[in-house]
Amino acid sequence: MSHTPGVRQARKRKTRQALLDAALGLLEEQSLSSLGLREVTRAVGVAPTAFYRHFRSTADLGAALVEEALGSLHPTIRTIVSSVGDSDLRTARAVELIAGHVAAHPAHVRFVARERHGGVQPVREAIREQLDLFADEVRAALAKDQVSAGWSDDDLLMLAHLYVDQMLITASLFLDALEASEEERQRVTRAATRRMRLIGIGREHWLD
Amino acid sequence: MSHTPGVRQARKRKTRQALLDAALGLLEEQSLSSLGLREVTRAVGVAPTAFYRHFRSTADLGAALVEEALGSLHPTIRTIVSSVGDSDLRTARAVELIAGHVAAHPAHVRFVARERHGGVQPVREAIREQLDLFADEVRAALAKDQVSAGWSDDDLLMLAHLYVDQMLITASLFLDALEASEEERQRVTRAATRRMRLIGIGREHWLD
DNA sequence: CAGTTGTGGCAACAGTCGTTCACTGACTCT
DNA sequence: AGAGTCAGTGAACGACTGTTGCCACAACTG
Repeated sequence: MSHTPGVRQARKRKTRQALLDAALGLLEEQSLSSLGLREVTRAVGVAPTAFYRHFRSTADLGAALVEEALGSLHPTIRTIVSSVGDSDLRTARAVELIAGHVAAHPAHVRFVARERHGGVQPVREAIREQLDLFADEVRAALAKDQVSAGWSDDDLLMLAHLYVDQMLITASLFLDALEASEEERQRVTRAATRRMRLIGIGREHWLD
Repeated sequence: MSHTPGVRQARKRKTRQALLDAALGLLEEQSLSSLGLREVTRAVGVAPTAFYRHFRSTADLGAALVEEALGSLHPTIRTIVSSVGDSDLRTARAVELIAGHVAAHPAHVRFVARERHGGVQPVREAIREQLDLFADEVRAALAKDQVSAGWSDDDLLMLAHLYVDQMLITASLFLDALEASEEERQRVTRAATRRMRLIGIGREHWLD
């Protein structure tokens, strides 16, 4: 007890995080299915064998990256979806929040967009699970809105998935425009906002 | 002249097509960036060196696959978008056509969905170019529709991209449901149809 | 029928890869 | 303070990779 415990765990978590960060960096120019175990350890500066102390395989590392990229996103989703105000104002804030998240975590966004349909099945499934959770949270929030009065649960979930997919598409567009001019980024913002607005209009007239 | 010419070219095209087919098969369980040159030639049954007679690299092969998967799709796009009749009937036919295409060419669909955001930049760009062409064709068809009277060109292109993205998402959903039950496939059909319908409703009330 | 063209095969190059085993040495518990 | 735990090391394994130069031989040209 006099010995300060946790030094071990702290060091382990540190190199584990270093492996995750290095992998995320390497994945900017390739897919997970071509990411080599040695490649990652070389980038960190540890022996290849050290990798096994943290992950069973690169697919396992991919699953951890999914958790890191999407697991911490639930509060943000709730913020977007439970904001109050005019419909157009809400979509504008949503697009703005997405743009901010892409600017703050570009590698995470790239990873999810790339591996959502990527070549590693367990990772695809992990992403799908997280996105389904997002959709269900969006559905729950939509259900509380007065605009959704009279909607079936099926239709609510349909709209929720439509919104989630649209968030991902928007994020991907912002990612492509990250290194472009400010003008180009404004164009993306306007296009994404109009997309969202059209869906919102369709929502308002769904029960006609 | 007495010699029947073209035997050479025919053989070359044949092995080239065999390489493309083998690659497409191998890409069902991995991404293009991890596809090996030798892996493809081994699957076909030719020497690794023969690969260079047809492609400079696996990225070049990927570009050829984009052409094969999307280049021949333009007539289908035009069929979908220029069909006449009631709005709901048109979306129903569109979803049906997409389902048929996925059933007929599942590997092509998987390839495009996977490599659209994949790790090989030239292939990403080739896919983007083709999809932009699709969007412009859809935009042109939308412009001829009386519902689009008063729309700006910018908004038309926005809607066209929304439709194209929705086609891809729908195709990907059908792909996942390919080996599922008939019941599950019907669920996907209904969900995709309702998505399209909601966008159509948004379109009708866009200028309100 | 000669001469040219070009698809494909063979062998070899220097690397890279994932995985194993026994090992060190700093931290942790009793 | 002594025994035990365990993150990280180093060497070695067999297999695989992209790419090269050279050669064979069938198909085309005149």
